[in-house]
Amino acid sequence: MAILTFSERVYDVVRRIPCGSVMTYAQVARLAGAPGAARAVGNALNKNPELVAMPCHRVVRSQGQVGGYVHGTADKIRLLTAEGITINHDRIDLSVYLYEPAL
DNA sequence: GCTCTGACGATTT
DNA sequence: GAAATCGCCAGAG
Repeated sequence: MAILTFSERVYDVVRRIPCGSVMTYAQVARLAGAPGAARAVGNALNKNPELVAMPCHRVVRSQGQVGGYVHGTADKIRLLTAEGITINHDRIDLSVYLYEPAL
């Protein structure tokens, strides 16, 4: 087993997010093994070397705000909407689209 | 090994 | 509800 770094684990978690659902940075950090490292998650995604294989647009903030994106928030919202996610005033209804993996 | 940065979180004003 | 502040952690210089 190779020693995966925090970033590698983040990539693995984000890659599991199903289409039509979203996850928060805090939750991704938690699954990555570093609860509270939401900033580190955003940092990893920002430099992500596998952007094409990473649905990072499905990762949003804790309060439902889309957060940031390499192409810009507007494009991120457009991608989410294209997956069937409804966004109200730049906000996502986490009560409906938040993906909760089996514990 | 130290310092700065950053697509964040939660609390307070 | 929005803005400001502090705290959090990992990566890069």
